[in-house]
Amino acid sequence: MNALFKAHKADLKNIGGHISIGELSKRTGVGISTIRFYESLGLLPDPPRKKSKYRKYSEPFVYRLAFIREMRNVGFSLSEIKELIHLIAHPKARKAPVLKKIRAKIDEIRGQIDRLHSVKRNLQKIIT
Amino acid sequence: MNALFKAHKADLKNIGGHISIGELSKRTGVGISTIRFYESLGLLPDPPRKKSKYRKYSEPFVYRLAFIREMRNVGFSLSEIKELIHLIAHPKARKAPVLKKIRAKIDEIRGQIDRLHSVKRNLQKIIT
DNA sequence: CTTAAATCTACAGTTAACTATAGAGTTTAA
DNA sequence: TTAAACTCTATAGTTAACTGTAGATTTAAG
Repeated sequence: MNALFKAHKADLKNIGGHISIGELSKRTGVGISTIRFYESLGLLPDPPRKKSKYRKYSEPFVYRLAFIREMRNVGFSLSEIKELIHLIAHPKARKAPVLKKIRAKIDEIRGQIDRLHSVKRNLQKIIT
Repeated sequence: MNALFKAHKADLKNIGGHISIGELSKRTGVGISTIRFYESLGLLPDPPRKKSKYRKYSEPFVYRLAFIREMRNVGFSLSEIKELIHLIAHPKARKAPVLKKIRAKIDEIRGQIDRLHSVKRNLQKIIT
């Protein structure tokens, strides 16, 4: 799971890979159209291309996609994920306002965890 | 919070209230159109009407709406919430398959809590 | 009494996040 | 080498969950 974060330290753009979009789709469980859609939103960098314009992916793209799906899973919107990716990819930009944003997100998550615990307790009460 | 669940024990349909849709909206923070939309989906029962066809709400509707928003907040879809409301409203129907469904939801929530903890840890790591 | 604010129904429009289609070019397995 | 499978771009369609509009009542404040 932490690998998802680590992955962002590799330079996604400059690794010439051999993975086709179809393979990437199979490996990650993310549909081909969705991969292109994420690219169009800037969640994935434009991958290198073959002369034929076919996209050539590499391992770091697998991690990046896993990261995106993980974050989607816990309720982040795509634009929040885009922000997060930017934050993680540019450690130099980690000035006060950016740290503040991340701390706010952590607090949000804390609140969400509390809410989930509460709902869980209530559901448990119902089935007894 | 538990009041949200308790609220469902009152009979939502047979309490003649004096709360207008605009008031209900203000009290709950849920837009007027959204309230009518929820009604159209069966998430809220058709409230009693005045001769003029104006909707007349009562306190239990406030709790019901709070319940709906709470569940939405933690990631349930409206159709899941509808199911839950039904489950809670019909304790007699609490047979094995229904209990199984609720237990599955509890497990989902457990998983979600774990995922959130993991993401929180990773975000904390990033800001240090 | 009058008129501005609320509400009614029916329906159209919006946003986020996909998902699918068409028509053309590319790769690959037999 | 050829035909099935894959990929390309561009664009249109889908689903969930709202959100807004129009035109007609109804209510309430002054």
